Amino acid sequence: MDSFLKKECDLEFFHNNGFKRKQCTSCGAYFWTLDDNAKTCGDQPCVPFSFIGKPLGKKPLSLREVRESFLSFFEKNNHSRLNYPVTGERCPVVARWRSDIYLTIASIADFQPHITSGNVPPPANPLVISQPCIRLNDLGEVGKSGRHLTIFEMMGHHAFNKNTDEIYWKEDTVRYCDEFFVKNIGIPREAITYKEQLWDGGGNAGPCLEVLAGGLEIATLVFMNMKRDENGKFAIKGEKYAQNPLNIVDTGYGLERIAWISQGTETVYETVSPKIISWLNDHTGDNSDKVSIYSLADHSKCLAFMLGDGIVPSNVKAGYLARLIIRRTLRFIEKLKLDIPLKELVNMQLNILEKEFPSLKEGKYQIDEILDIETRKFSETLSKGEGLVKRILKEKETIDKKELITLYDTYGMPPDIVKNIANMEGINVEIPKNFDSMIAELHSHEEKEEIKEEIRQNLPGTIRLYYKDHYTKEFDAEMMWKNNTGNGTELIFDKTAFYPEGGGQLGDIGTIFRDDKQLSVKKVVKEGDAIIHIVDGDLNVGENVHGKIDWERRYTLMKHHTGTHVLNGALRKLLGEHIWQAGSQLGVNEARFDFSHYRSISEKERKEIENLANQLIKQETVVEKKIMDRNSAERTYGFRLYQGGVPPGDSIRVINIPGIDVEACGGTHLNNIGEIEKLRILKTERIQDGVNRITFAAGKMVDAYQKEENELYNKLVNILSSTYEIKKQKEISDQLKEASKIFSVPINQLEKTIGRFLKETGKKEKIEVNDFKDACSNLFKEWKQARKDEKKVSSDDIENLKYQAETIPGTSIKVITAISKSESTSIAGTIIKEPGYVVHIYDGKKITSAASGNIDIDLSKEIASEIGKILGGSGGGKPKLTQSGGPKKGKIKEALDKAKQLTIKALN
RNA sequence: GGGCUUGUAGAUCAGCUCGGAAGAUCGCCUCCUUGGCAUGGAGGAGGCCUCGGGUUCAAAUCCCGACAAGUCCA
Repeated sequence: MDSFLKKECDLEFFHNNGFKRKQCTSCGAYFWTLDDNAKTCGDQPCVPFSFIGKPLGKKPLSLREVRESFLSFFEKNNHSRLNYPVTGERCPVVARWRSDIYLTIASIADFQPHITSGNVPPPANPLVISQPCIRLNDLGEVGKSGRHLTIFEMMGHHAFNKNTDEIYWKEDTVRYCDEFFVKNIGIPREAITYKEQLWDGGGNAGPCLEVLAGGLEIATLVFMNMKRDENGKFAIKGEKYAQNPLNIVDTGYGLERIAWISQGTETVYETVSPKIISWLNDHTGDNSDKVSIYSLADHSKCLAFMLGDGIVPSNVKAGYLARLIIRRTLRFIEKLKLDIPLKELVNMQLNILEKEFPSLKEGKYQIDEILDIETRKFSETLSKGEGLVKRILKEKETIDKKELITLYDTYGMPPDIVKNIANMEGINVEIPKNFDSMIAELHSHEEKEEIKEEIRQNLPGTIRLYYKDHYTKEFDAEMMWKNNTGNGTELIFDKTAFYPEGGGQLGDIGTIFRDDKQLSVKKVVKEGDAIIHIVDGDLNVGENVHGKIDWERRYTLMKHHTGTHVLNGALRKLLGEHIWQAGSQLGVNEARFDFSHYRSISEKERKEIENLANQLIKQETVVEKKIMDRNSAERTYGFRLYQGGVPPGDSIRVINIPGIDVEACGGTHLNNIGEIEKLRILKTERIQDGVNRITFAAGKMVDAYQKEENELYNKLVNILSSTYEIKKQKEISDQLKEASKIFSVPINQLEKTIGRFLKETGKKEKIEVNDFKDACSNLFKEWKQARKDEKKVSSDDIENLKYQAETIPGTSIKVITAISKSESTSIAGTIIKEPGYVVHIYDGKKITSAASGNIDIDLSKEIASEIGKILGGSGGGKPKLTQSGGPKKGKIKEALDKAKQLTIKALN
């Protein structure tokens, strides 16, 4: 490895400028320096910071000055500054184009995976950017170490070389770096050390040089030329790597660190957020708690970016990370006893950042609302948790490791808060030192296996007619390939209009004609470039066929698909820019659209969304479908395009509904949104915290649902008509929803429930009610009353029963056997409050047997099950209160007689 | 994406292990105590035990499913 690095890092630049290669006496790494006496590599922890109070560089620089200096330096040296007008000239901190990471962790992340893999040309070459990044790996160090940040800007100049020196490679990279630091920033060359390292990350690897000054790493120059490959010959950290098709110059310059080194402040935080820190110092009661102050300065900026770039807090994915930071921030506010809502703090950051990152503040209204909601939620969680902790303490007087873990993992109570609560109760709780690793251990065996689908090679590619014209209904084609399986035959043609399953859209079905033969297409799937039709029947390769898709079905699917795009646009207009597709499923009967939003959709909002979507449809906007190269598509429309994930390849299909929505989408779409006709929201639900789902229908399917709903309504009205005279018919769908609320059952259970309630209420005189909803609420009230009446025991009944009582000869105990109308357990329970009674009462469902407290008898042992058996069942209970029953209702008299006999026998 | 947890009175929860009259505390209402308030005392109202289905003579309790909520991790 050393020899590999020695060869890779042996640069003319070093030799020409008098640099010497040395080995660090502390860590053993090799480094290049001008200092003949240097012994250590110049990195932490081998050397301490030397620039605190003694800044390096010409003069103190602000973040903005460093950024501008860097970008313009490389611009002068023929690099292009990236420009994404829609997204505010940058990629967001949430890595929406990546499936493997949630946050943008480095400038190169913007170009992974498709550009770094060589599949897509870079937007410019070479280029220079400054990318805001978020890293939460060292969250625990933030505020403490003086140098760790969750949010920082990584400045990078990147060159993507097909051949090593196509653009530039190591020599020029180091030369640029040297010139920038020495001439522009003014760090003396003697103060700069280049340390040799091996870099790996994101499936790539290569040699790298860490650039160090004053004990601080201020840049990393990575020469990414390898990629992970099982058959590769380079082994790094147990993984094998092979040559990458591209040689990529991946540099990362720490904007904040460079500014810090030029200012020499106590910590990096004073350089990054001087205003916030001085404000915090002025407003806290305890400005000795530097860690909290620094953390707040950092976290509030992190939140400004996270929320400004549209992350919605949630319990999963990137949203969870946002919530994590929000809760940490709230706790620091609490710790410093600051009398300020979290949103005010974040607003201060938004105002500071507004000039350089104007897009962040655009969602201010939503950010405020999100932070208020999150603040409330956290305090609810904590106060619930507090109650829980107090209850545990009351019972056990201590909290052990296991409970500490449960409290955190299940109820979200951080252990130190638990400790504080216990302290207030005068109880000490030990937090295990390895608490974090205990939690990690708990979750360690949750790895799931990834199922990789084998793709068959050498399948003939299929021309996709459905992309040429989304309205292609019939076509002629030639059979290219077939494969008989147990479940139908797989066919591939030279071209097809059948759309395969994918992108949330169902595949087409239809018919293949060959002379007089007709084969029905059951399923269509995509495998590589091939479109496979699964049919019942058989054909031969080389035959010419005619295909016809089930157009009516497909047309509905297209309405649903274009409908989701319109809906997406409507949601964004009404709720805000944080709305982002989180998945979708298009069916024939209905379509689902999942999206990020921090609240559930209210009834009022549902109507507004539906109305707006329908208004948009009436505008009859033409849908633009075009294939664009990726870079110009991104530049024109921004990352909004990637609602349904990022398609591979250098050209993408863009579905643009001007003024409403634009997405990269591989599905089939209408030519004009007017063809949707109408859209109706059937259901809104919250499928996760932070994610909502709308189920809707479009076009003819709306009528189908309307019809179904009307039928249900009429059926229910008919059922109710035995007791209720409904005067008015109001909006049916609202009425059904109200009814579903009244009975707390889903709409499809209403028929059953209303039937049951009517039956259990018993017949009443016919009542006139205003509308359906009133009939339901009246029925519910009546039913409640009936239930109560059933349990109510009238004193007359009791007296009657006592009157019937027989005294058991030789004792003063009275025994009662009877059949009653009201609930037997209530009656029996009432009678035995008085001493001297044994009762057996049947109420139509069961026999309750009970004995007064002063009588020495155990009914549960033999009597209850004995009389239950007579009825074909069994019985049991507590010694002095039992229930028995069974299906043979005709034998009640026999059972009661037996009960009396057994009671008398038992008491003699 | 995965794990864990919870749905019982207006609120906070017990009961569920091991099936057999639905409970506590606060809050609410009425009356008593007091000049009034705080307090104290007596009584009362308020539960489809989230919703389906299954097992059983019997389900808040056991099993399956749905819906809702909380929380942790990647």
